[in-house]
Amino acid sequence: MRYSNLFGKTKKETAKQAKLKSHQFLLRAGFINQTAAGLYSFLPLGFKVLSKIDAIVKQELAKENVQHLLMPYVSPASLWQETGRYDKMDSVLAKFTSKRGQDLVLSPTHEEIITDLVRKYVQSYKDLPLILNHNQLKFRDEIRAFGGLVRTREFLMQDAYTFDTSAKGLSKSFDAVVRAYKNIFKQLEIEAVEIEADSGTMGGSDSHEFVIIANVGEDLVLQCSDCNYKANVEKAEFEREKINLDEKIEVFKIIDQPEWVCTMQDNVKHYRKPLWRYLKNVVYKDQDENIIIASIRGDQEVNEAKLMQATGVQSIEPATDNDLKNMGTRPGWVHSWGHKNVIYIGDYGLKMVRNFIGGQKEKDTDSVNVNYGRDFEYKLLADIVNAKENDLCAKCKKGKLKEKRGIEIAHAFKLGTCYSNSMNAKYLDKNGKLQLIHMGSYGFGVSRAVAVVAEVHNDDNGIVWPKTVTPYHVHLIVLDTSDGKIFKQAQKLYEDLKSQNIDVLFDERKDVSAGSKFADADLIGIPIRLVVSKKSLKNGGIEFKLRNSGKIEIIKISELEKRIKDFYKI
RNA sequence: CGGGGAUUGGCGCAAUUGGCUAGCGCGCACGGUUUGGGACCGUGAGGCUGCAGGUUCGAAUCCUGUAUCCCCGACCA
Repeated sequence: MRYSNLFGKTKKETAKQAKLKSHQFLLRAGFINQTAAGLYSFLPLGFKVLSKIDAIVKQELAKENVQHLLMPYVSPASLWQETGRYDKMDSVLAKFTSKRGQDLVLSPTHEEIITDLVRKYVQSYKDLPLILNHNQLKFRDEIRAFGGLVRTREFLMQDAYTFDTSAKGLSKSFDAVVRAYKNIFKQLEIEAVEIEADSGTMGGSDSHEFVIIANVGEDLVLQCSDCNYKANVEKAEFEREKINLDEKIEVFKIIDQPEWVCTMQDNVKHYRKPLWRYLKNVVYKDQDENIIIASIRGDQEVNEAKLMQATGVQSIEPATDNDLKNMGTRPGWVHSWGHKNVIYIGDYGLKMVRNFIGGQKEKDTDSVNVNYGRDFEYKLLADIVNAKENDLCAKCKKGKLKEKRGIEIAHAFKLGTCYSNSMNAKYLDKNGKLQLIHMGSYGFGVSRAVAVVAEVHNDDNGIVWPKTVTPYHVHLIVLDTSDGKIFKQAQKLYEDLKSQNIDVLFDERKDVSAGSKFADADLIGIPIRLVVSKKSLKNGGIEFKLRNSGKIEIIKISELEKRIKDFYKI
C-alpha cells in the first residue's frame, strides 16, 4: 500500500475526550473513527489489525476441534422469551419491530440462537460432544461507552458454545476452550490472569474471567497476597475478621439523636466512631416489587450479584424514595428490624461486631448497643458484601486481598443445563432416554483486543504492534525523493517485497519531511521500519530499524527479504 | 435511568455585559524555497455557529424545546 493512497491519515492532535493511550493512538494513527457513542468504524489500518486478531482467534480455536459457523446479528424476540432473558436482559437488549410486526432484537450474545440450532440438529449422544463458534457483532444497549474500543455498544466478539452429555464432558470442553484462549493470549502478546467471576445474567454454575491487569481497566480484581486466589469483585469471597468481640455486651438503649444524622458520614461526624460501628440498611426491590432490606456493617458495601444469589431473586434495583415512603419510612430512617412485608437479609459481618449504633432511626432518636443475635436476628444471613483491599483471603485464611484494576478480555461460563432446560435441548442417551445437554459459553472480545494490545504495547511516540497483528510487515520510507534514482530504487524494493508476500506500507510522499515520516511510522507502530535514502545507499543498503529499538542497521538489499521473513517466521 | 458539562470549516480550539466581513492552529489546494525526527514563505478553498422555535433594529452570544457527544453516579438509607 502506498501511503498516499491510504484512507485514514495520521493526526497531530488528540481529542481531549480520549483518556487511554490506546484510544488516543488508535485515533491519531487513523485506525478507528467514532461514528456515534460506542460505535466505531475501523479504517483500513484498524481493520487489518482486527482481521488478524479475528483470524488468530479462529485458528487457535480450530486447533481444539471447534467448528466455525455464522449466526444472524438480529434474532426473534420469541427465542429470548423462551429463556426469560427478553425481560431479564431488558437493559441491554435493543428491541424493535419489523414492518410486518415481528418483534426482533439485536443480539447481545447468542446462547438462545445456538441452542435453538443445536436442538434441531442434535438428537443422539453420538452427536456430542460438540463445540461451535462464531465471531459476530454484538449490540448491548445502554452500555456507557468507555476508552475507545475497550467498551463499546456494538463490538465484535468471538463466542463459542460447547455441548456435552455430562458435567464431566463439559469440564473437558471448558478446558479445551480455555487452552485455546491461553494460546490466543500468547499470540497477541498479552498477559491475562484467570479469575473466578460471577455468572450474572448468563446463568450457570461456574465462570472464569480472563483479565488484563492495567490501571486503566474498569474491572476490579482481588488477588490474594499469599495463595493464588483471584476473583473479581462481584465474586470475591473473604474471611470476616473479628472486629471487637472482646468488648463487653452493653445494655440496649434508645438515645436522643439529632434529626440531621442520617448517612454513615453523619454518624461518623456525630459519634466520632469508625464506620464499622454503625448498622447500615440498603433497600432494594426485586422483579416483583418485593422489598429487600440488606443489613450490613457501616464499613461495607452491598454486592448486588451476591445479594441476588443469596435471595434467589432474578433482578434487583435500588428502592426509590417513593418505595421507602410506601414502607412508612424515609432515607436514613430504615430500620434493621420491624418493617412488615419485607425480606430481611444480613451479612455474616454482623456477627463480628458488638454494640452497634443504629438500627431504628426515628426523628430524634436511635438505638445503641445493638447486638446481632440478641436484639435482632435474620432468617437469611449470607455473604452479600464486596471484598475490599486488605480483607482476609477466604481460601488460605492467611493472605490479604489486594485490589487491582483490569480489562476483561474473555469469559468462560459453565452453563450446565439451564439453557437446554428452558429451551428443551435434549439428546437420546445409550439407553434411549432423553437427557438435557450440558452447555458452556465462551466469549472473547475481538474488537476490544485491538485496544488491549495497543494499550499494552506502546511508548510515547505511538503503538508498537506485536508481529502477529501488525497491519503491515514493514513500513518502507523513502527520503531524498527529488533524486529520481533513489525514488526508483525504493519503488523497485517496494514491488519486490510485495511480490515475496511481504506486506508493505510504502511512504513515498514527495513533499513531506523526513521527521514527519518517522513520526508517522512510530505512531502507526509497524514492527520493522525500512529507510531508503541517499545516506543509506551510500552506506551500502537500506536502513533497518525495529520499532521497539533505537538501533539502526544497514542491510544489503539482497539480504533484506530473508531478514524480514526470518523476523516474521514466514 | 439520574446529575453535570459540551456542540462553532475535515480535526483541535477562540470569540458571549447581544453589535463591524465569526477568528486561530493543524490539515487541504496552488506556487516557490527546503529535505535524517512532525521545515518555511506566499496565495487560496472550505462555516446558514447541532437542529427547531422565540425575544430583538440586530443572536454564535439571551429564552424554550429537541438531538447528539463527553464525564460522574449507577446503591450505602
